[in-house]
Amino acid sequence: MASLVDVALRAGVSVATASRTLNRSTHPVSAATRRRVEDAARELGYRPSSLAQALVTRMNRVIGVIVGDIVDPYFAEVVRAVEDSARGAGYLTIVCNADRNPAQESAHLGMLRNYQAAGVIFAGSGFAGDDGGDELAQLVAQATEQGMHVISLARRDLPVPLVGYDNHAVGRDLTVHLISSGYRRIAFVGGLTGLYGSMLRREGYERAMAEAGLESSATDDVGMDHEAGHAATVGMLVAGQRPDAIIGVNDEAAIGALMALERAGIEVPREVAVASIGDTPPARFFELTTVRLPLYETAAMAAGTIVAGTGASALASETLLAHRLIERATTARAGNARRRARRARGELAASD
Amino acid sequence: MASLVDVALRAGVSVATASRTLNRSTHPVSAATRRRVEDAARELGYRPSSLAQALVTRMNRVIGVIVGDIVDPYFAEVVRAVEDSARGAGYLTIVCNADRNPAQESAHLGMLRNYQAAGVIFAGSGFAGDDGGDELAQLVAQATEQGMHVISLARRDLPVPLVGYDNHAVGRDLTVHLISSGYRRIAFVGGLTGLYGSMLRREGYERAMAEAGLESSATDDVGMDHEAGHAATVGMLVAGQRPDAIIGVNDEAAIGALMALERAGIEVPREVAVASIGDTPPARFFELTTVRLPLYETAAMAAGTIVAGTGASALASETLLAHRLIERATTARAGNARRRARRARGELAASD
DNA sequence: TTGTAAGCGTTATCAG
DNA sequence: CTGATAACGCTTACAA
Repeated sequence: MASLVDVALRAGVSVATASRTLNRSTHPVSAATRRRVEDAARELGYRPSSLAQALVTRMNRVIGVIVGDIVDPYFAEVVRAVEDSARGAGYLTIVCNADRNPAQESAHLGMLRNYQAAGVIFAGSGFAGDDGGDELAQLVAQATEQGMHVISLARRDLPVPLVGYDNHAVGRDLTVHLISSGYRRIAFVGGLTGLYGSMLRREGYERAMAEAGLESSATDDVGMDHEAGHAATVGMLVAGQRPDAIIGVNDEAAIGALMALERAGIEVPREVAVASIGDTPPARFFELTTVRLPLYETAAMAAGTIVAGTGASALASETLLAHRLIERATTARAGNARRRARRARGELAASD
Repeated sequence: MASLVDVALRAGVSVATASRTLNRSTHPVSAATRRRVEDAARELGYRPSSLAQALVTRMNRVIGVIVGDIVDPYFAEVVRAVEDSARGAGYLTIVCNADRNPAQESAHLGMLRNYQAAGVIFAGSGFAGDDGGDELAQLVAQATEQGMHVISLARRDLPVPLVGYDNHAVGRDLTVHLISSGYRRIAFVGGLTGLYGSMLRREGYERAMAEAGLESSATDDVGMDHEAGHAATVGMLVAGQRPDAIIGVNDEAAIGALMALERAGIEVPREVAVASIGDTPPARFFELTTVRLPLYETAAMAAGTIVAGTGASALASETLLAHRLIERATTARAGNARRRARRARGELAASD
């Protein structure tokens, strides 16, 4: 591998000049020298060592993103957003699966710190009072002191700015919408006790129900996946409870509910409506009424401040971006039935 | 940030000794010294600089994985596998979205090379004779010479070993299975002309059809997503063609077909069966009969050889892992109907 | 068992 | 405009 000295040698200049030429440095370089150096670099197939650059400049153009599981479309979206922003600025994106385990997160943060990553983004919400949370918080504080920009996309017990959205309002808005659409026996399925995001969504739901004088019915702490929504729904059906609408804590739980309903021969939305939170790609194809979360936007914003070098300091302790309700076929409303029929005839794209 | 010299100073030893102590070096170190160094390191909160280590040892414990789009569950699964293997060996995983664009891939490979990544894994199949493919192949060759282990998970015009599966056999086996189940008018939906994986699957399908004396019906070059499968299916229906089974080029296309059928009021599998290729998580929840691809296994194997340091040299030019047919509810077979009913009653988990 | 010193490939400071 | 040279933080012969 040709190094800078090789280039300098071949061009007949000093390494300093070679360096100045090859970076778009402000330092002046004569046109003739510039050419010679650039030619030499090309001929030698010179590749600058990002390692050496990072070592000497004490800043590594790398962003770490710590997710629960990249296979979860929620996190995949976040990583995509981060990588898009990173790539645009010449940064690389390191992805870490922590499976919501603070010890794993600590381990990852440690490695990222060893690499002097420019920033680290925590994508998932943690468990309240989880084991290892204190150690993590301490590590984060150290990393921050050291100059690393660390940002969280979800509410956590961490001394870092948050770029996210209001989970409580999300749950509440969706519930209020269903109520105003005429639903009364609204159930909430899926969730994990202690997981901030999950808890807040449910609390928002309960708040809206209480304000409307309706009784809440949440099957909590069953999980965040299809299975969870499926099991919770089957449980209600077996117990003889028949809600007129079901809210899934996320798209996956709602899809689980949808499948359970379908398998039981219950028509959606005529007999039971279903709504979800997330609007990940699958939601579109299940035609789920859902709350679109500003996932991409929050992640891109977090990554943006990191590559801008302003990082956490440019951020308020909390930046909340807006969510938006999207009405689709799984809740009844004038027009839906007709829309479905037209789509089946191919007159509308599936996204309409 | 405390460096090794700080630790050495505080422990009253040389940096060499400090280094030897803190790495699990084979070099002998007295117990007393060891303690002193370890204490000093702990007290100072010493973090080894991975950058410096990589620079001097000329090897960076980092694996790059270049995917089409991390949001695609197919690629998410690959990245998860790579990261699992990497993490287990103390490696970091860099993910790059290239959107199947060779120029993007080249750019990413360049950055990874600058970082002296231990290895790079190409996850997606490329387009045959794509622009920029030559340049990419050249870059790959250089990277390999330089000692970087680069491996592909899909058939490509690249001078690297392949760890994958047999797409042609996948398409053929699935088709043969459907034929032997009694289906005759089998259509193939979704795909992209020139995309190796896509083409091979379709060719496998066509081969099986031809061997059975049946007529093929593929709507090619429409895409690999839900929309593609949906549009192709709607197209057939509108044209008055009614297959008795539909194969999706991947899970997403099959799900698109499924939705189109459902929206048209056509019952699956009674009127039209659906099968797919992939077995990504969504496939399970749509109860798709599918071919499970050894995605995780191939990616883990590729990553494994990289962290083992043997890399490409330990690999045959082609390593093909086995796929497996999984029968679910979207194709008719004795037992399926009854199974659905039992599941709805909650007697079976959704995964059964 | 420990220390010395020569790099690894850059950038940046300070003279020319 | 160009050139020495000292870092950056670490590993590793080679000595002691």
